[in-house]
Amino acid sequence: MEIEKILTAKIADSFNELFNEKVLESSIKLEKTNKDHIGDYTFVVFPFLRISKQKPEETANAIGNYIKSNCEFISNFNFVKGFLNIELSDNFWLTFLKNNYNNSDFGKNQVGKGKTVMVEYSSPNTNKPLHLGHLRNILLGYSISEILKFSGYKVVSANLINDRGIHICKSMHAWATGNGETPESSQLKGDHLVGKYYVEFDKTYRKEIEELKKKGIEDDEAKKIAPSIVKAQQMLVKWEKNDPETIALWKKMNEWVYSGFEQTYKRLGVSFDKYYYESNTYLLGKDTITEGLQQGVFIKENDGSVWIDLTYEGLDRKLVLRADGTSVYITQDIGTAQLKYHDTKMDKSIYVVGNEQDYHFKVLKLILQKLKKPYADGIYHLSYGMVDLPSGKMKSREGTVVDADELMDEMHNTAAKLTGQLGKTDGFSNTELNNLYETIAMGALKYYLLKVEPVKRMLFNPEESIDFHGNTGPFIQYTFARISSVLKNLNSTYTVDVSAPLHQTEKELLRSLSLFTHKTKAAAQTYNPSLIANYMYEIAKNFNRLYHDLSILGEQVQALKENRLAICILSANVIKKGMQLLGIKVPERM
RNA sequence: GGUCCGCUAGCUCAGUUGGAUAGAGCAACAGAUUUCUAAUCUGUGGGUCAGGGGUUCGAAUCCCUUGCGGAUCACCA
Repeated sequence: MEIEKILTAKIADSFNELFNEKVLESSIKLEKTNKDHIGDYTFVVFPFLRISKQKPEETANAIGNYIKSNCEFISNFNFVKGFLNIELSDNFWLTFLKNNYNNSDFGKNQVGKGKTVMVEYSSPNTNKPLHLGHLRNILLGYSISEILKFSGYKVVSANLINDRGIHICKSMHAWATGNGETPESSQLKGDHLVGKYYVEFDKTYRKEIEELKKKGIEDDEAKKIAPSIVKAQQMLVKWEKNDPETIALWKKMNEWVYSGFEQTYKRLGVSFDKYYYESNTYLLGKDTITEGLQQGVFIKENDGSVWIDLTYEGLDRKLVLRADGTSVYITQDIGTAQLKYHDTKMDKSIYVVGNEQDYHFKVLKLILQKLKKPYADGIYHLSYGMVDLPSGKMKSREGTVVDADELMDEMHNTAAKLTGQLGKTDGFSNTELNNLYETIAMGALKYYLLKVEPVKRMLFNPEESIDFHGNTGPFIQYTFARISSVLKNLNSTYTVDVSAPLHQTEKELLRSLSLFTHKTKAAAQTYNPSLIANYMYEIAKNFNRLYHDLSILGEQVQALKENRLAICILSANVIKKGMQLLGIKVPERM
């Protein structure tokens, strides 16, 4: 923010004037004043005592005096030991308010100006419906996309669908041995129907393994020769040979899954600019391997397999092509990275993928760097921790996986119940009520998953997630509704009077609001939506304190009232925009 | 075994590039509403920032080390 630059410049001047020594502005650091002290910014003088050759108190006092008489924005200063607390004038804060309360671009930053970024997220398998873990991925991916857009990037979102391989053949085989039910005949969402057959496959398969073991066959062997898995593998071979019947079944079941996913995406409010399918990309990358062999980046073994040696980088030797010439996972990703660059020419490429693939992405980036690909340095793995339940890890085998669609329904019902109890929705139509419940439910769920820093493993506590008090989405939504309620009957035009006095709670709220640009910038630079989420909470809390302490519409002094209304408008704008960056809607009434 | 990540109040989490007496929410207890929405606000209690060492005016934050939890190191994806 500009004021910080002004202050650091003044402080640098003061060293020159008072102690006759030049100090780099970049070495002067300002921080927020601790709440137990009076002031807005604090300058710590300890590192500069060598220059002043005075005691901390004397140094702070001298600098304070100098900058106060040389900067109109500073109304006062105080110091405790080496901490120089600088107090900005009410006029400064009101000028800030005046300049920004009606500025719809407030909070934007320029870190991505002129650059393009691709954000890959969701990236599901087509054999089962989405669960809680996918939700964290999708919400993170969507939110970081919004944050990057707000930071000046051109954002291209991408979904790389894993639509081929043994997992989908398992569902296909199980379905083929069933009675031919469809989403229509079963009234099941397509992804759930396919998921049902995936589970069914697994049941049969395990039963077969048990039976084989009873006959004295070893576990490893049983897993290989069980009839189901053999059939599924045969199906995969047929698929790879383009067998028309198999392809038709594969297409049919995948379509079911896609229409199911689309419903879930729509409900979550996300969509993608590009879809990539592994069935189209799984053969890519081999050319790049040949290229790398010529460059000497890869090594070919006698059996024909191709490797890269990353031991110098502290990693291992990694296979990039099998002896029979077929691809492995990383080969595909090398090819897909090339394809993405061909399509989008992006400066940065973000992969929202769980932290179990940290190693994989480290290797991928390293390989592409060694191949001197222009897009290699722009690769960033937005890694996130697993979502645990109070009972421990989610395990599909034990049926403890939290289904995304069911979870959203439960949240919706809870929102409806609680909203009904509060009885503030007179005059709402049924449609409006349903929209409101959905807004609150999604707000609660999204906020709950986004407020935790991505790198951290997190706990999903069902009871806590439907609590709408405290640090929650609905709390912030409620704050917005309160502001809307104050602003709804405004008709007169009004202005900000920059010479009026400010109440302490107003000043504190303004100070928080002034940080919005900082926060969006930091969130974009560190790919971290939780910074925005926690900031939203800070704003809401500060506003609620003001709302409680001061009357807005009842304020008798016209200038104070108008200033306060402008604060409401700015608060509402920041909340609405910030929540939008998280993919959360805010209601005017709730 | 190698590598990576995490560890902050009973529980869930914040804590900008190192700064003053480490903060919120939930839970517990005590209060506040003739008023612009009480899904709110105020207060009380609650801590060896996993342990130890180092760097320095100053460390939850940086470095080393130990412990605990998790992940990963496949001719799987």
